[in-house]
Amino acid sequence: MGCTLAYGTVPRTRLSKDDWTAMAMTALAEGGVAAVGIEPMAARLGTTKGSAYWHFPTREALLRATLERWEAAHTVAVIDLVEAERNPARRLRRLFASVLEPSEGHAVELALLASADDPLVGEALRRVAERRIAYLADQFGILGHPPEAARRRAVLSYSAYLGHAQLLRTAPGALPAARDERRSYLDESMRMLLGGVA
Amino acid sequence: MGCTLAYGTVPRTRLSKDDWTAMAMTALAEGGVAAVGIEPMAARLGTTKGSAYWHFPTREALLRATLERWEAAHTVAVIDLVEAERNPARRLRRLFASVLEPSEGHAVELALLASADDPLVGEALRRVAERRIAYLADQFGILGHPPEAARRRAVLSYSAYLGHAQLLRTAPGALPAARDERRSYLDESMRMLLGGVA
DNA sequence: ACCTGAACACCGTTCAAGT
DNA sequence: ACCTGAACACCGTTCAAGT
Repeated sequence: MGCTLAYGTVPRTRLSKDDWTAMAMTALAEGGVAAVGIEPMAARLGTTKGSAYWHFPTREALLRATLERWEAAHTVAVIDLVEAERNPARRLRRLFASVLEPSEGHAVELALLASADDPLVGEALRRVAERRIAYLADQFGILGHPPEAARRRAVLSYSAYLGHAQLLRTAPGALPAARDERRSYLDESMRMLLGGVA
Repeated sequence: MGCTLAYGTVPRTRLSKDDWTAMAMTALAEGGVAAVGIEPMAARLGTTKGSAYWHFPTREALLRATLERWEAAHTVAVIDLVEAERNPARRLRRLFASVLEPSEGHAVELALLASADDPLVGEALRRVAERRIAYLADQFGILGHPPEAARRRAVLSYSAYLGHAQLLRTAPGALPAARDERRSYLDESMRMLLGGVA
């Protein structure tokens, strides 16, 4: 039951699948998909690579399980954030605002967007994109737009979100920095994307 | 001067820096940053890894030179595309339209956006983002928007572009597929981003 | 000046052997 | 049931030696 080890590694007797996906989630948030390495993670867990290969057939399977875990937790988190607000326009504003003020909870998502060239990550991103665009289209529909127009606004809005996330990583200097600039930016973006309502 | 080799490798006596960056550009377009591997590229060039390490101190230096080459060529290509059109609104439409109809020339850029977590790629993307946002802000200024509003529209427009590129890779099914749907989407996006002009 | 060939390090993967 | 330890493959990097 846990002898003391050097270098702050976690002393454990036996590990579970969940211990490995939790470790992988941490690595993901810290350094993206490239940081999900079996050997480095085994070292941090105070075990050997064989442990990972007991629980998962390949590194890819471990990554897949980790992405599923993120997707499930994340879906719940967004619903919690948004569904509490009954007014549809304010619901959209809350969504958009949460994008402009990136929190702890966005760390893994930003890392995943950065690693979108990984096939498994790409699949996970596709699934959440489709869910979210459908949700946005619903909201625009509720606001009075006919279905096709609502869908177009949803796609444009989600594109803006994805691009914003990208700029946040690669060119934060290009984004509004001061709090009131961000508010103006949010206001103007909302006006452009919601504008011309029926 | 060039003996015939098996497996379609390019028979060469000696290689230059440019031969290596050209090879790397091809690899980039095909498989992103991960595909820029010294050993596989050496095999395709019919040489050994030592050749690369003669011309470049590290793989990173080769990648950096390749990105600089892309950046230079790419800047020229965009200017060629756009500056021929004198009318500023049509100039913007031409830009936006070129995004919706992805061509051969976009392959490397899409691959780079997919590999944005690489530090070198991130830097290159930051430089082009800042140039392009400044250019877009100029255009919105010419169309009559005051500077701060022009800047906000430029940031939102560029975000939409980046996000669109991301969807193109990870969720093409979510984007308008038919030609007339794309036209409607372009029209509506233009109206939203250009709308409310002074 | 440019390349070969052998070496080493790092990490994914396998597997026989341990507890 | 879960892990160790040694092995192998792949590729980045180095470098002494070749032309």
